[in-house]
This record gives sequence, C-alpha cells and structure tokens, in this order.
Amino acid sequence: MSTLEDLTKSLKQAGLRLTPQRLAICKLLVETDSHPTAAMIYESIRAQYPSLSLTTVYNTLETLADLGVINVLGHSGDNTVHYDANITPHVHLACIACHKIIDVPSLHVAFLNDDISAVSGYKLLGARLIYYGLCPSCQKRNYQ
Amino acid sequence: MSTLEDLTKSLKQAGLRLTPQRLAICKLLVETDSHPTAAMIYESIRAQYPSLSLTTVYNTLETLADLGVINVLGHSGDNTVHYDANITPHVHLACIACHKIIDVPSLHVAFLNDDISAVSGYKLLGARLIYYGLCPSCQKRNYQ
DNA sequence: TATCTAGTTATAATCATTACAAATTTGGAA
DNA sequence: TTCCAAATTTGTAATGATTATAACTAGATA
Repeated sequence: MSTLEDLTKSLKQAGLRLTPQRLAICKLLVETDSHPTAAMIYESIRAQYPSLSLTTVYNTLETLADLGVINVLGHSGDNTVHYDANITPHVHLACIACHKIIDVPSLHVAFLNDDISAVSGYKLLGARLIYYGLCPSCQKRNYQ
Repeated sequence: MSTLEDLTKSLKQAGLRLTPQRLAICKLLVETDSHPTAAMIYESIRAQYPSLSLTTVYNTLETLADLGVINVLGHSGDNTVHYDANITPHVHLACIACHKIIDVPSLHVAFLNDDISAVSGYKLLGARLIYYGLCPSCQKRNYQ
C-alpha cells in the first residue's frame, strides 16, 4: 500500500509540482480503500477546492499512473475506471450488483508475477486481478 | 474454452433463438483467440451480413455474458470492453503499447477460486486476471 | 518587475455504450 | 398455408466517461 510520502516523493523526483489539487487527490487515494473513480474523487474534493476541474483529476491520475505509484483498475460493469493506491499484486472482488470493489485480505499473489514474466517475455508493469460475483449482502437481497 | 456447441446449446436451453447473426457472432468468438471488442466483431461479420447492426452485436454479447458462456474483460488502456469465449480462470497479458491481449499459456489459476470464495463469502461468477506491460516486440520498438 | 513554464480551468469534442421505437423475422396456432 | 404475437434486429438518438484544446493562473527565475 502506497503512503502519502510515496506519492509526493515520486512527484517531486519527476520534477513535478506538489500543487494543492494534486496533494488533495493523493491524500484521498491513500486514505480510502474504496477504489474510487475520477468522478468520485472530483466530488469528494470539490467541497474544499470549489474551483477544482474534473480535467485536473484525470490529469493527476494519469500522471500518478505513469509514475507507477497507483494502479488503474478496469470497470466492474459500470463502465468507469477505478483507481487504487495499493500497487502490490493483490486480488480484487467486485460485486456485480452493488458495484463495490474490495480487496481480498491476506491473499498475496506475488508469485504469479515471476511465473508470468518468465513464461511470456513481457516486461510487467502492473496487474488487475478481479474476481466478480455477488457479495454476501447482495446474495441475501437476491433471494428475499 | 467454450465450443460452438456450448454457446448454441445454452442459447437454446434459455429459450432463445439461434439467429444467423447470433450464430455468426458465436462462431467468431469461439474461433478467435484475439479477445475481440464489439466493434471488431461488428467489422468482421459485416462482410457476410451487411445489414448487421452494432446494437445486435452488443445485445448478443450481453446475452452470452448473462448466460455465463463468455467472459467480459475490462479494457487494456483503450477504454473498450473485450470479450473471451474462454471462461476457465486463466491469466491475460495486455500490452499497453499495442493493446493486444494474449493468454498466458499453461498457467492455471483455478486454485485461487477456492481460496477466494472461502475467505470472502462471495458467490463467484467469473474472473478477469489481467497483467499489463510491454510485449517483447514493443519493448524492442521502445528502445530503438 | 518581466518573463517563462508548468499547471489548472472551462468548454467542446470524441467515442463506446445504451435506450428507444419502428421494421423485420420467427415459430406456432388456426 | 396463412395469420398473429412475440422475439429479434435495425437505425437513430441519447448518455456518459474520457480526452483535446485553448485561455488563464501561479511560481520560479533572471
């Protein structure tokens, strides 16, 4: 899990400025475990920075992803991209009913990396390991 | 890997018709290993069925996904959804430069399923296990 | 201060996907 | 066979996430 220092340090090391907007986005990414979308980040931060532009959110997320300090997750049926400050390989669980995405606790899959790069010759940059299904509460709701 | 019979049988069992459009889409999905998008499928089949509508492609893909006989892959940086008739859990490798998606050969990850459903209580319906990076030829191209 | 560059903002454009209603096709009943 | 209702397809328009663009702002430097 990346810390706020990880993100800010990598911005500085790349010669980029730590603007209030970028700092707020980094803070939110590090503090949440909800794998937010650009729109969710925008809505959260707008209260403190009313002038914030959605474009800035997208730009910052792209910058952080290019630096490799956040991960870009595919969508879970809602056609929007989710972001994750946890860049260690781990499994996500997406509920197809309520569209929440959670991490699977204590399941490390780092060993997959080695297998995959050895077999394929690819230079690996990240992973999206997403299982989808019905979370316990949506299972109940469906069978009521 | 689903066969053409798997797809057509599940359509019939669900009381749905096997129209020429649906048959052509199923055939293409089963015969290709390129994880096509709706647009790619549309372009491929239009030669034989000039009246084909892109809406039909989307509808058919949604139907097959709902039946659970194809998988819906998130996008690999190109903001489009890819589809896969191989519904056994396996790892995908997406190149962030040329946007091709390949399967990682001989790497079965079925054992992950059991761990995950045991730990989480989720009812699992599918998986998208995508590693992304640079394929060998795009690595060369970048360093030229 | 004047200037230069990186960053932000607002707006418009793009593009994948979905919604909708009309047209067509299908399979079954008379 | 003919007709009918339902399923399916089609074309068009709407939606909504993301990206492009250009004007504006702020911070650093000379």
